[in-house]
Amino acid sequence: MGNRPMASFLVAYERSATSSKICTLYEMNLERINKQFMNTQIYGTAIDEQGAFRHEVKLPSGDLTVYATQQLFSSLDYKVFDMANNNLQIPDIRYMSYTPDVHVGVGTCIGTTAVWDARSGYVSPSIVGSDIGCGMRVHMTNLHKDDLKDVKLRRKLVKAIEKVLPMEANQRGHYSDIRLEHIVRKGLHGLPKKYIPDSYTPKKSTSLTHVESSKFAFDESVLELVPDMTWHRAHRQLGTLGGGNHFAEIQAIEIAEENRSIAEAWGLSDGQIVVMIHSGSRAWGGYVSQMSSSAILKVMQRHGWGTSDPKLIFAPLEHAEGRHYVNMMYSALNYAVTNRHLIAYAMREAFREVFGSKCEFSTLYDLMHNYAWEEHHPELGRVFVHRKGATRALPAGHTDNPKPYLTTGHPALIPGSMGTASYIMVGQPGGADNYYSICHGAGRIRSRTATKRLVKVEDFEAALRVGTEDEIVVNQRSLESILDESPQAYKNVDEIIESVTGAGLAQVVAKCKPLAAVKGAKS
DNA sequence: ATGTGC
Repeated sequence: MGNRPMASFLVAYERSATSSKICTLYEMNLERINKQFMNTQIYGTAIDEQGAFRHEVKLPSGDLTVYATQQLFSSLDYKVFDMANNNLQIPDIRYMSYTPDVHVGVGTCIGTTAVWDARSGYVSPSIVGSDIGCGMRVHMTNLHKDDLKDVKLRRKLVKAIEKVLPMEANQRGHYSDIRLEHIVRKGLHGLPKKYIPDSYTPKKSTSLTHVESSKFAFDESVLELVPDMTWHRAHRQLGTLGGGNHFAEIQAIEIAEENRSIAEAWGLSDGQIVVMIHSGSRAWGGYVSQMSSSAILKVMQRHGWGTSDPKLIFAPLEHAEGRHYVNMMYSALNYAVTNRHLIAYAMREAFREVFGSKCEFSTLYDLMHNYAWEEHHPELGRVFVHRKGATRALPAGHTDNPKPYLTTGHPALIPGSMGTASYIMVGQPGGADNYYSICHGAGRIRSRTATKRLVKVEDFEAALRVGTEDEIVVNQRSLESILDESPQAYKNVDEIIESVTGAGLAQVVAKCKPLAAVKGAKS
């Protein structure tokens, strides 16, 4: 496949005077390794496949598949290979891969898909990530981008959103009529009816059941161990955005010509205004992650389990602590889905205030990128799939699609960095090789601290076209406070998208260009 | 990411 020449990479530790552990990727002819690299200890090798969009990497602990353009692949931080090598030491791992937006995280890279047998396998809080259930949600309006041409109107909209959507640190949500106990047990089913308004239901789309029925069933007795303080904080935080890369964005979409029929079937049209939300399980998921990780760590120490990275936490699925984590994780998935729903509910209120009560706000989809759960695999049977910063994108016809999306595949929601485009995609049959995982966003290229040191506020302002009629209006008065979220902190999302389309994992249905955004920040 | 952790 593809007409580009095959290339090979050497993943190597160089021994030099200053360092003996620097891993480097060399593009080279494998036959000449020994002659050219006298001071190099071969750590692993990578072979390009599928026209250089897929790389099969052989590491000491096992095999890793990396989906990326050749350029992205060769620019990867060596630490991601070290991290993969540690993760591959967890027993009985069936499969591990990286998406092109991969970058270093705690214990496991963000951008990882890792698979075990669902009965005899392992679960790892490190390969779920600390923001359990974090994900994306998109709502479709009946507004056109021309309706938002006036920068003053975009400002008015952002002001209206600020009034109804808590986004400053420590700011509390205002849902005292919602019982948190019902939310973590039943997800959206735990919400009072008033929060599921009829007008959410799109006229065209057949049903919202894919989202509204989201419910992660688990052994609810684990909830008894959660301390009062966590219940209290998590309740106050319901419907709040959170900080970091979380956002709610108003975007205008452009339909990809080759997928126009899918776009129309989903209710998307050229120039349409959509609202994209990125948030997670807030303090509830944070508590689950922290408490489970320390409980499992104790078990690991007792049994002498572990890899070279002490921060890589894992336990057998059948072990009591492993099961406990899975149960608690599902409560956090319920929290996260409901949290995004309530953020959308508030956004809808703001839109109705500015554009009137006829403003539609139907749900396109809600999709997580930090979780682990059971899936069916045609050859392996029941498997336990972890996705940390990876999005599941099912193709047309896959029976795990929610009914309304069975014939098209479901929307896969991929955020870009601030000021750059986001994407609505659909999975392709080629994704089967990767358990249908695709990228989850642009992927960080520099740390928050490094970004604050290197990027100037002026660069961020330019990216947002501040001061022009086309300005992407942001709620934060001080861009300084969210400088670590500037596009210069991230990889180019277009190249990430090119990687997954090139590899045959997914196709673009719509490109979403930002018009306004709200973000949380430290106060 | 997190009412972060010293």
